[in-house]
Amino acid sequence: MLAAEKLFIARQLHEITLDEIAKRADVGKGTIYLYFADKSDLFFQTAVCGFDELCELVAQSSFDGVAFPEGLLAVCEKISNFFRRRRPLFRIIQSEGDRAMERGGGLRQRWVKRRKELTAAVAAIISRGMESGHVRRDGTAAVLAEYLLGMLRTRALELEDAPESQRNLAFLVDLFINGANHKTDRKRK
Amino acid sequence: MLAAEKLFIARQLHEITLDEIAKRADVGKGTIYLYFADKSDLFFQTAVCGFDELCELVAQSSFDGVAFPEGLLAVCEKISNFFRRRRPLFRIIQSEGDRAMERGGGLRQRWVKRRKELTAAVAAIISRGMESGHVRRDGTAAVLAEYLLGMLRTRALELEDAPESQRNLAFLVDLFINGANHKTDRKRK
Amino acid sequence: MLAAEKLFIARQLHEITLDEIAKRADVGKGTIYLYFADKSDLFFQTAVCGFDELCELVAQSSFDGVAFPEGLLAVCEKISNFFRRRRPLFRIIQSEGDRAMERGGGLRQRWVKRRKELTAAVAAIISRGMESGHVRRDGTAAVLAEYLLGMLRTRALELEDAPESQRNLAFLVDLFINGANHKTDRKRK
Amino acid sequence: MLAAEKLFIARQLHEITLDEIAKRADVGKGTIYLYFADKSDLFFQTAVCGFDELCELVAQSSFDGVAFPEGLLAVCEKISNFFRRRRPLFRIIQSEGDRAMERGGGLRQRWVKRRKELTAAVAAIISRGMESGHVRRDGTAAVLAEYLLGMLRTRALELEDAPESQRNLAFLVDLFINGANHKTDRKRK
DNA sequence: CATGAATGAGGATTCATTCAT
DNA sequence: TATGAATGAATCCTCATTCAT
Repeated sequence: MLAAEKLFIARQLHEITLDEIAKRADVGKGTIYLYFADKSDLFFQTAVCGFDELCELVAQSSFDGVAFPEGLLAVCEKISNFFRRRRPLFRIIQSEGDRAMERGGGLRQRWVKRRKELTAAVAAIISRGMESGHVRRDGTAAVLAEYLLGMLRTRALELEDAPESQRNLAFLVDLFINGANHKTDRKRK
Repeated sequence: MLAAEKLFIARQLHEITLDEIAKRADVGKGTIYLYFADKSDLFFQTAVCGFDELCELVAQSSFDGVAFPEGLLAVCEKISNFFRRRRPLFRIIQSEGDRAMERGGGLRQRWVKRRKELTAAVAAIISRGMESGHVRRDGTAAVLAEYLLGMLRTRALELEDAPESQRNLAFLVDLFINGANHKTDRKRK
Repeated sequence: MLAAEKLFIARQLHEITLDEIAKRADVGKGTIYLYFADKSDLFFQTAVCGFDELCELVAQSSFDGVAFPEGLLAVCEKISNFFRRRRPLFRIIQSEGDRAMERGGGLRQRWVKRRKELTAAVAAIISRGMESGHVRRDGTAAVLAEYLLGMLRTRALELEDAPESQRNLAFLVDLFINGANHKTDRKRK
Repeated sequence: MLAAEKLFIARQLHEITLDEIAKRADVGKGTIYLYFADKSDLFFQTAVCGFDELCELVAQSSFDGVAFPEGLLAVCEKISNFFRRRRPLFRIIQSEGDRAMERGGGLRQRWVKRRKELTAAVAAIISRGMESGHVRRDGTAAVLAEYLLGMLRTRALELEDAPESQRNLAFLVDLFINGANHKTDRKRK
């Protein structure tokens, strides 16, 4: 799976041959079929497995006794780090994602579940913010969480090459919380 | 190109055969090669062409004499509509995007250029907002534009199935401008 | 199909590669797939097609005004000649026959139908023999036909290498009609 | 070998994997290679071995003091029973038979030898019939034996599904001996 | 002796591309 | 200019066979 993941960095699923994966993983081609039903299964196992890891990471986080903005920043950092470490994985998840999934049986379940769990974990933080009066209530926590994840995604993929100063995670969180509007009392970073 | 775009709706580039495209377009397979260098070229012509359209749309927009938030909402609406009408196109752009591009010669140039133009068009609006004192200045307009586009993307793809009330575009723009924080004087929608 | 049939002479269906067939037929491998759904289809088309030919041959035969033994000999000669000319075909029919057929859709129908037609054609001759009082009536014409075909088969395959005197078709027919018992008044051939 | 033989019931040699055979035999796959040179060897050992059994059975039979027709019927019964019990074996022998054999070294010898022995055993009975004046002499005993075996084969394979009344073994033997012709003095069954 | 994980040669099938008409 | 039949390179997957344990 590691070998596969590495190859996914540069190319789409369908551009990668099993011969390559086998060579990279330094195993025989047949060996792969001992552990994965087919090429597609290898891919989804890899992807879902990575997702599981992230979900656990986020879900495990305990933000008790931490102020809302700090908690949010902390979770964003976790996600962001994970994105950085396993960017290739998310490239695929992104591009093959839902579609290829369509026929996937049990894996699809797990995938969709994980996707929801991730959103839920972030939404939970946001909910706490709502309760503590930090967060506006005219939108559901889930939708806010999606937008935040969308911004993290943008940062990871679109701003890949931007100078660090512009990729600043704290800025992203601040933007999410305070918005793009001008405030006279904004604290400069 | 229209035929190709339609087929892109449901499947990845590599899942679509030229036979299908030819049949759908009601031309001979050979004919395609009279107008496109190869399959990849057909795809990128299609994608870039769609992008061009969107860029022009956004660039042409004149927001003189319109307040910043309204202007922003207006441009978001344009983009959003375009997304809706040509969602399949963006699916591919998204998934095949940069990668397949890598060897593309002149097309790649045009693609990256258009991508920048779109960001620039949105960034221009935001810049005007900065000048008029509506927008914070501790981030570049380009980065803010990317985040906004990221949110629009999230709305188009992730919130595809969410109830209209939660996909509300005005809410998205308001969130972008005012942030997720609680304000006592927020106007409820 | 001719190329395929020739290759079938020496080997089983699964021992023959499409590369070989293509090379023999002097066409590209892909071309085969323009006319046959898959390897199995190629095989059955070939087989059924050959069978059709034989059936027509037998069915067309008119034996009006011919005495029963002569008629029977005539039809056996037809079948036998066909066997000789297209022995390879019957090798396959024999060995792959029913089994591989199991999933075959429409072809299977046609196959079984032809098989029955062949038996029926022979059974018809035998029935006429029953009517004319030449043939015993304590067995169905169909069963007698099967046994006769079985003998022809034995002659074609098992006695392949036997000296002509022993493969004599007239002897086979005589054996079928008069049996192996000793008759004082048997006419020697 | 028993496990292998059972699997041969439903499928061709090449459709059966060693994994299956090993699983069915409840031994490790490697173990098979301790006792058989390769897959082909396993098959032929199985087939030849079965054949040996049948040959012995037939050869051992002593028909001294038994009238010719009764003796013939008895041996046919033996063969027929063996066919019934080990039909799968004969399916393979039939279909893979001579061909796959071609490269087989010592096994081929044994196979051909056994084939001849079987024919010889039947031919012996027929020879005795010739001597006792029961059987016509215008054909070799061997050829008559082949035809009789061919009829048994037809009965076993083609008339597999026919109603018992039509598969009647006594009828087969009577047909072989007396032929299909009408006799006024035929005893009805 | 027994095992079964690992192997990789081999084969069916697909599909972008060409080119004679 | 338009066509689509023909092509064969490319790739997934199977399975007989080996060999370290």
